Amino acid sequence: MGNPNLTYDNQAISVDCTVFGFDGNALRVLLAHRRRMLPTGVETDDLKLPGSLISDAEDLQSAACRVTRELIGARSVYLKQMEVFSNPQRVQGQELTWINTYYGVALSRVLTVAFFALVKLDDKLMRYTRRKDGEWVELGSVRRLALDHNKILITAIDYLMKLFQQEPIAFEFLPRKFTIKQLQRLYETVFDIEIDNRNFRKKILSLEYIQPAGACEEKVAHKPAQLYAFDRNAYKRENKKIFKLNFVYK
Amino acid sequence: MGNPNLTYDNQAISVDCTVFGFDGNALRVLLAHRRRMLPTGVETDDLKLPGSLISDAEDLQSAACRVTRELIGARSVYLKQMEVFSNPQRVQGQELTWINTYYGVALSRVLTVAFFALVKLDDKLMRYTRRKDGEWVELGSVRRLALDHNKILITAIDYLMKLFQQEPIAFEFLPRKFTIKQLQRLYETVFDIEIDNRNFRKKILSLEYIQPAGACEEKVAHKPAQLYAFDRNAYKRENKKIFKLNFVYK
DNA sequence: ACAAAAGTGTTCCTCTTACACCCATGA
DNA sequence: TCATGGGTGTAAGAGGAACACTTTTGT
Repeated sequence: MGNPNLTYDNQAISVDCTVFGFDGNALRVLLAHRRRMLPTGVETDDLKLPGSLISDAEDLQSAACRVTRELIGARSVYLKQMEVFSNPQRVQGQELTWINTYYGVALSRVLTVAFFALVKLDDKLMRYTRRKDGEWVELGSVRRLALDHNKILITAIDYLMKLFQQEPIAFEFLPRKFTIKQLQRLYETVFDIEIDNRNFRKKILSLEYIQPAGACEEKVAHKPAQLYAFDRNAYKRENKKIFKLNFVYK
Repeated sequence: MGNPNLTYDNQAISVDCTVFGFDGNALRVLLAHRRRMLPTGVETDDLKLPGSLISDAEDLQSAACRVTRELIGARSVYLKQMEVFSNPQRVQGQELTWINTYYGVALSRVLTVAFFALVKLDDKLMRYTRRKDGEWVELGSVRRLALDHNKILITAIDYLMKLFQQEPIAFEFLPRKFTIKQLQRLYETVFDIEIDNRNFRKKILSLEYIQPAGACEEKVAHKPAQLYAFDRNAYKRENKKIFKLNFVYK
């Protein structure tokens, strides 16, 4: 028999997605409006990460996908579970009232599973999101968000930098065909560093999984750059061979 | 108003902990017995990862800690959230009946947050766990576990190897003072490789955060080895300096 | 012709790898 | 004295880092 001192009622699980995009110069995060009436009768509008309670029939991945697609349409998204925020007091008072009203439930507690997401951000997507009442806000310009979403965002930014060094997620930000310079600028932006272009090219060109796409930029006011593409299969092959341990082995 | 087609009832959250230990030769995982009566009236006993539903008042970390300490006592544990298993069908039929009976609840679905844990395994802990009816099973000898716990275990093993390359978790397995050989054997076990001892020593001795503990092994039937200790502060300092990116930067 | 970004090589240095023998201790 | 693991050095190669100028295109 389970511990009789513990009770297990009125909990629910939500997902909240931190969706990142790269506009060529800066990282942006996808935010949604939360418009509501305060008890005082005043209308307010603050921003939040896109999220939702999960329903009985769906798993977390589906819920996160559903929530994200409401603001970006049927595009492909890189989506990954990050961390569960489970402090019993993370949502309380007015914030809890809002959730209970919004979903028509009577919860005393909401845990949220934070998702980490990446999309290829372009002008078309920017316009789509605008029509759906979403915002793509530059990371440097994010102000106070609803609930504990600033905390989630900070966690996601850390996670982004870590993951960037371990997995080839850079290509989730860029169009299928990209220039080496675009890739370099992405690295420079994510880590807030400057990279020597000669060394960067040398490194990139030495990677078997980044291959010339046999085309060039067009309509640019300078020498057009060669386009490259990421080959996921080649990457997997490469990665199996090179088991990158810092230590020596036979 | 939330999507009226979705319902949000009868969900609960559990934690399941994959606790690893190193006995000097092999990795072992901590398992608990699940003894119960089948509907046919037959008594069965299978093994599971230690776990529990979370109660209203606790966060996930506390729940995971509570569950683990039931089998290892008040020792320090390295505990980290890993992944949520959220398939709506992950627990059903007899398995779901068992949970509802055991906890005295009426759930239609249980999500579980899988935790990853490491402890310093020694003879004393081995005996303690045995008294609490737990088992330390070698990774190679784990058979079919209850629920979806084999899947969780596999995820945890992958996670262990990944984390091992990124964070200094090796020292969570070893006593405060350890020999370089112990550390080497741990690496060899985790990655199932052989390491050249000269190169390994050279590498380890070059790390500023592994320092001589000013003592030697005792009562061994060979030349006693120097003991070393991990200095977490030195590690943090070192890690801030060396921002290890594969690419070049200024 | 000029502005803007693409593209290119070399040197130095650090870290990784491969490899074999003597040493100190307890039994 | 023997069995057991502890402890040591060197040379070759690969990859990272620092550094400045020419080329190609559109306007």
